[in-house]
Amino acid sequence: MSDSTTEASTARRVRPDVQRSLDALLAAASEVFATDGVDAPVRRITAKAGVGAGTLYRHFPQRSDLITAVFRHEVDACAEAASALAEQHEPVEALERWLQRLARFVADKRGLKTAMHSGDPAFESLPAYFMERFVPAVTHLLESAAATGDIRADVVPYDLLRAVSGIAAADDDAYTRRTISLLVDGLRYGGPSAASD
Amino acid sequence: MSDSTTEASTARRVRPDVQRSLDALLAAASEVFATDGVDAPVRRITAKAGVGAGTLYRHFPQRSDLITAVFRHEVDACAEAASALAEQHEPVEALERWLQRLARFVADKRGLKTAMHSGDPAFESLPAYFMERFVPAVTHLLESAAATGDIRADVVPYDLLRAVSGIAAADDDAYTRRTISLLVDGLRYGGPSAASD
Amino acid sequence: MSDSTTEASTARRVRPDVQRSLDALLAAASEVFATDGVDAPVRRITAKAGVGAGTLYRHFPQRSDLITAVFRHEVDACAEAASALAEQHEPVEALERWLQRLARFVADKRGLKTAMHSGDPAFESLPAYFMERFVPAVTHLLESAAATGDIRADVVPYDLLRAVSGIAAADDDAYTRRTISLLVDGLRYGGPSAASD
Amino acid sequence: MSDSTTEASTARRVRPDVQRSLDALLAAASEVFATDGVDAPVRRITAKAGVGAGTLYRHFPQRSDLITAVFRHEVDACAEAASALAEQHEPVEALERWLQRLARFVADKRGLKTAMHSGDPAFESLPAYFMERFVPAVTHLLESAAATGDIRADVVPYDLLRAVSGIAAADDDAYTRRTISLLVDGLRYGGPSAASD
DNA sequence: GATGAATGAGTGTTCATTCAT
DNA sequence: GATGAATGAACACTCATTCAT
Repeated sequence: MSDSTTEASTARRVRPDVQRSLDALLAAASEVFATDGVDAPVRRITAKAGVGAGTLYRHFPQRSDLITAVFRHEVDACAEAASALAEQHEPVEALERWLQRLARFVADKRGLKTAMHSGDPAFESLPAYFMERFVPAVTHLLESAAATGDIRADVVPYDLLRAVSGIAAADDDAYTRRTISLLVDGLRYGGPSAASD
Repeated sequence: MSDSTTEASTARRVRPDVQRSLDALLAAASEVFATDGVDAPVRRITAKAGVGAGTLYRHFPQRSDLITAVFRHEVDACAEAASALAEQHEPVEALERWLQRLARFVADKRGLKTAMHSGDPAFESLPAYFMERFVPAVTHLLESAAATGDIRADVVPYDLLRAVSGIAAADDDAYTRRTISLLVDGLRYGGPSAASD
Repeated sequence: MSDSTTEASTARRVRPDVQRSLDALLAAASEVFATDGVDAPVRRITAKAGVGAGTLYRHFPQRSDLITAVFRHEVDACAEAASALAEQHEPVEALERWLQRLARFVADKRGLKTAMHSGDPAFESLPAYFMERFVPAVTHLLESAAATGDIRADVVPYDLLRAVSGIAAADDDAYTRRTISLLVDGLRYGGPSAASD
Repeated sequence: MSDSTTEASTARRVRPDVQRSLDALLAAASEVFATDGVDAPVRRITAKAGVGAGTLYRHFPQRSDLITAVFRHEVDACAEAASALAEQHEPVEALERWLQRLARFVADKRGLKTAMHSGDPAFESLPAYFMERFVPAVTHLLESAAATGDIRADVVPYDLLRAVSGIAAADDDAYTRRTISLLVDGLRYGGPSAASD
């Protein structure tokens, strides 16, 4: 089968160079945001991405467009990591690793806190997206671990996400790591109501 | 206390207009930092303080000088509030009110988090100053409350400060208030080892 | 007339889609120039024309190429209007209507004044083209009107064109309309030397 | 008498460096606007004025502020030239020289035509200012010339200003000069109602 | 030939910092 | 010491032009 079949199947084919620009921009912005915050100069992002300023503005007319795109992109990556970890590790191990991964995500996004509290409607949808993607991910991990009897079965996924977010926001990697381990230990050995609020 | 007396009596007496400029700048910067973050335009601060830009730079050649001055100034104010509250309220009440006050302080300083993690040596001393001033303050409040038998006696002041900081960093006023109350209730009724790390 | 026939029959026949692009570009540029001036963004023109930017540059490598093409195109349209009006109206009526039409043309081209005085050689030929097309047109209208005895016979076509241009440049539609009427009345009733310079 | 007396007499004394900046900016802008139009890059103006960009924005926050300032400044200069010419020349000579001066002013301001017709309220007051300053100037010149019997006494100043504006807008120096001379000759020898509209 | 994505120089504008007054 | 005008580097953003598709 020829290329055209492939083209036809995806309607308007995304031109490869366009995709390359998008990918490079998202990757560059992700790094720069983590390093210098979301107010970093646009030029630093375009330089790292190897594209011109106009390319950035074509795809992300507003700075908030880029910020939210990066946020969603990384939420997706983190959520997808849950499946990968579930396949590679025993349930509890997968759960703990993913919570550590989540903590890293939250810590990296600390620069967004201010922006998200600015009241800018561009960021309104982000918290919902966070939960929409992570609740199913953690739910699945919890159920798998509970199914083997390794952890209790009454943990509320939302509470767990919030707890990890709070811990990670403390911005002390060692503390975060220790505390999440403690938390998982708690899930493992605690009584049936220990993790509820 | 005695230091300031020495300063006033010897050395170069601080001229009243200079003091006025300093006070106005600290007050203005405090407000502006809370409202617009620590990266707010200098002009906004000088305008609010009613002084020229040159005056600000004379007293605070680096921006970080102003930031740390405001930080220390407000740490001092918060620490001093402990004594005032201790005089006006019963021990436990004073303790809780002060922890709420501390939480407000931490929440207001959220904008500093990024700066403090920038590695800039100008900010290195701030966490130590935080503890240096607050540990004695909270220690005194804890001891008073423990002396009356209203709370347990084995609370580690440092842990309590850190816990409140973490809670306040969640940036949800209602949550913070509720949780601090809960914490104090825990102190009041908990067993002898509950508050330790 | 015969030229266009020759063009069509020999040489490289203009492909229909090419002609469509050219027409669309000229029409779009004409509108945009009138609305936003000759310095309007290229994108606005290509968007209105429904073509890509590359297409514009293929046909008009320099911006001045597009400007002069639009200018000539509209000079042609205005000149051709003279014949049409001559067929539909009595001679003097046709003359006056055409002069009003000419005034509108001049007023619409006001944005070109600056460009034409910029010394850019690309625009050097435009005034000559203006006269080359309009002198015959107005000459014919004047002769028809003079032949019936409705207006004097000694009007210098060039002077009349220049006078109307000057009046129209005043950029006051009502004033222009009034004054052209007055001018035509003058032609109608004036003595044998009134319209000469 | 000391400096302070001088200072006191003019209330808040304009600092010499500020005045220098203002003068340089107005002069530079005037030249640049004449050369490149009112949309010329800000940098060209500041470079010619020898000041930083910030200085321009301090004094003229909006571009229209600079444009109107230049306009008024030059209207003033032209209006003041009337008195100077009246002192140096015979009445009719002064009148003609000033009308030529006015024609140059109008021709130089051709770039403003588009801006003034843009509907921007910033430019609304300019035509009124034009008349407010020039009507008295030309009135005085006309009266002086009429008093000696050199020209007729019934010329409407406003009409004369408008006529010269129209002539100058033709943007052909030789034509303008010739026609203004002709106009003044007309004033000199014409009958009592010839110059009225 | 047509398209429109990419480029990157150019421009307006802000704002930290200096320094003449 | 205080003031605030001036500086100019830095930045966001636009848009003419090129060129891969």
